[in-house]
Amino acid sequence: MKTRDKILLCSLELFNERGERNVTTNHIAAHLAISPGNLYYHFRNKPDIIYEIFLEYEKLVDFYLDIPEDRAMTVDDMAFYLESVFNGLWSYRFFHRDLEYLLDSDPRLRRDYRKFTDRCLSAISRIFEKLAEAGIIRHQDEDLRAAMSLNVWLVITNWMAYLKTALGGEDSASLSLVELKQGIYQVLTLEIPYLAPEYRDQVMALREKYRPSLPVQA
Amino acid sequence: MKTRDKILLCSLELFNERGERNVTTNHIAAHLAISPGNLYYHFRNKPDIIYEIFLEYEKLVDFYLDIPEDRAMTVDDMAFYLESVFNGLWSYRFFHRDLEYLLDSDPRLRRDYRKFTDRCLSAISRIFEKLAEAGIIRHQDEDLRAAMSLNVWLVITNWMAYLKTALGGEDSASLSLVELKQGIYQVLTLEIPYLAPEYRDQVMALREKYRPSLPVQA
DNA sequence: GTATTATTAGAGTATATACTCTAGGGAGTC
DNA sequence: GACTCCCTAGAGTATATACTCTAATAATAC
Repeated sequence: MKTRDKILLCSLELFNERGERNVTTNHIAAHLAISPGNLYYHFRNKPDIIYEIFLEYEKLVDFYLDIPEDRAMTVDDMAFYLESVFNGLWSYRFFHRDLEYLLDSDPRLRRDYRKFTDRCLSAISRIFEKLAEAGIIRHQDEDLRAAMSLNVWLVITNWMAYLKTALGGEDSASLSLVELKQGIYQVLTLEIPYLAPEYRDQVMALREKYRPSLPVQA
Repeated sequence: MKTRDKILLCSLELFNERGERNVTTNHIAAHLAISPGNLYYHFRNKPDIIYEIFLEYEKLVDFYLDIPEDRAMTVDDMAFYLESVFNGLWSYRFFHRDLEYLLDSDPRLRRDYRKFTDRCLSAISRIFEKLAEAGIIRHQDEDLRAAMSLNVWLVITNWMAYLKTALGGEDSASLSLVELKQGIYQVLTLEIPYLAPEYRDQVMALREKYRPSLPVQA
């Protein structure tokens, strides 16, 4: 594996584990047993590393949120989208943690991230639309669908922070993918009142699979 | 005004404006035209300052979320709670921005914040319960109410971050209380499907007051 | 007034952080 | 061997950051 790729991989790992703020370029170099000079040969600065990681994240999510238009949507499709999005969120979980600072540090990233958000919101909205077309949820006008999509986005992107701050032991490190996916339970909660009766049981069963084992609220 | 209070006030202002990460103790001292030594006479360290600010925040929110049990709830009450919560969010907006790092830096804060979250969730749930008792929304079982409350919390606490990242110009500084309160629109969106028919128009009118002037989605 | 305490100034420090600079090694080509 | 190009080491640097220490001043008590 090329040094450049190793740097990206190692950075992502350390960022996810400790948070971007707590990981210096010297840490990354030390962890890879390469010199700082070597790291800076491959990347101009820290925001550059982060930007490249974002591009990977973006690519991943865009790939999974590419909604096929040639067939009707199923509940399984929806489950797949949710699983994919939360997997992505997990793999790049450092990103949303320090998002504001990261965007302030890199205008490119700010610009790209804004477009990325817009694409995600459109995709969510389109999923709702297709779920309605398939008769899985009731049809809603565009205004409401946009507001609902935004709420879905807010729940998804904030679920990790909630877990890390409100749950667990003394440190925020102990967090598993399983716990993260309980966010799917929360997202599906948003859909409940809109479910078509004939699909209600199926979606509720799907939701049940992600129910938090411990009560969410003390 | 006592120096100690001036430090707290100035810190809060600077934190809100620039983010905690970008504000050093030296900045605070310089901004107040006092010496670093003076600042450290009043506070042991930076987390101490932040902790005290949190205590104020906590007190404010607890005060507004004290649900009176001696009378039925009205739509106006709900509007008041929403306004209050978003005002609090605005006044201490730095807090949720760097939350994870702050909690990692101070075990006291982590412990207290967790309890704070629990109280907020309970209050939200209680509000839903009382809204149902008053016939404003339909009654839901406890499970669903808890999940809904959590979603409300997630939307509220993430709305600011969304605005700062997805909206506006090159910097994230340009953000107004008016824009922030459009989060109320999003929260009320969550309630729509549960509204009792006889109150639907009233709540929808309230919601309309907070509709974003620019389209939320590009 | 004097003793005591609370407050303040301001220089200073240890450490960290992002990043630079120079020198050179290794592989391929002629 | 000499030249070139890509890569790497590692010492070094400018700056920032949180925080300390000492001494002096203001406030208060007696």
